[in-house]
Amino acid sequence: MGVDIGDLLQRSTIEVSDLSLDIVAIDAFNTLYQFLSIIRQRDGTPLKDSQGNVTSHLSGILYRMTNIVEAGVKPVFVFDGKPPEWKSSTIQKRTETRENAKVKWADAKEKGLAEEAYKYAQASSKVDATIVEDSKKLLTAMGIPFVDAPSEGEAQAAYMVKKGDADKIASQDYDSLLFGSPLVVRNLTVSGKRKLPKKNIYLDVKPEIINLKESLDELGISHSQLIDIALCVGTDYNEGLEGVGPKTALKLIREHETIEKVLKAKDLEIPNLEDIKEFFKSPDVTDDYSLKWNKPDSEAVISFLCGKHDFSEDRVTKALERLEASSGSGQSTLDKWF
DNA sequence: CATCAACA
DNA sequence: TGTTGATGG
Repeated sequence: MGVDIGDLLQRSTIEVSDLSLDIVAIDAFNTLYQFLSIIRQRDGTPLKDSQGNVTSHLSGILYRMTNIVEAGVKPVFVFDGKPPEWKSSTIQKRTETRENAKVKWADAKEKGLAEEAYKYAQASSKVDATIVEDSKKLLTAMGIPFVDAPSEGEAQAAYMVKKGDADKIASQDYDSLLFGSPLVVRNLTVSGKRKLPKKNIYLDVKPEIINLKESLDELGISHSQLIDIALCVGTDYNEGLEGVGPKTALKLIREHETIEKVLKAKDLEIPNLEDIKEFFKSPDVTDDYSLKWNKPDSEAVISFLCGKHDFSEDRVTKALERLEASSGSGQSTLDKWF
């Protein structure tokens, strides 16, 4: 998923508290997928309510958002709209991989291969319409705004950062940088202590920030050339050149300056190349949004999570108290929050 | 991912 | 106070 150019970029580790008072545009699809694949029981089954509805994403939103809001972050979720047509083969491929994983999950479970089963269970995760709808409902009740992008969420989020309506984008993908976001935070929604499998070692996964301009300066390339590098490696919209990884791509673009010249020299083609480049540079975005953070509607959260999805009222109430305390009501963050 | 209780 | 393993829904 996304583009594999991370090794080329300048990344620096930060603390969540370094994002205090920042408006962070969260790549909703990316984050929800992360929650769905990670928040699972040991056998790989996601959290579910008594009716069988998946609730892993709701757990993730409630607790993780409470924690980052408590650290002073003002999150806004940005949801995907209609993907561009050149994404259809990638989408189809993902569907196939997912269906495949479901079969392998069942197979591994039957054979008692726990580790394999877990891996394929994770790969079976899907952010479907219900997941999106439930997430929006919970966010609204928690007082956290969201934006519906006309096209790709990361493109909309990048636009919001460039416009000054948000400070940074949170996503595990690097696509936001191709869409021109000056700052991208990774590991914001997956940070914490992670146990290394089979070993007695705990790894501290901390958020890291990528500065687009610094990365470009360090590499000595333009933004357009970074897009060209990504196109060589492969994006959600094209396959990439055979045997070309980030390092080779950088070399090729340094040598030939543009992807057009690379392709000419190698007598290769990338379908829809001009359209895709244009899309990265000026994607379809909207100004039709308003960012307003409200105090949580505790009753709504409780009736939705506890009444409808079997969450423990004790736990939800505790999270709500923390959320309410940090989102205003006498705290020092009051005027910044509203 | 998170919380929680049990323990050193 | 911090680590650990089980559980959450």
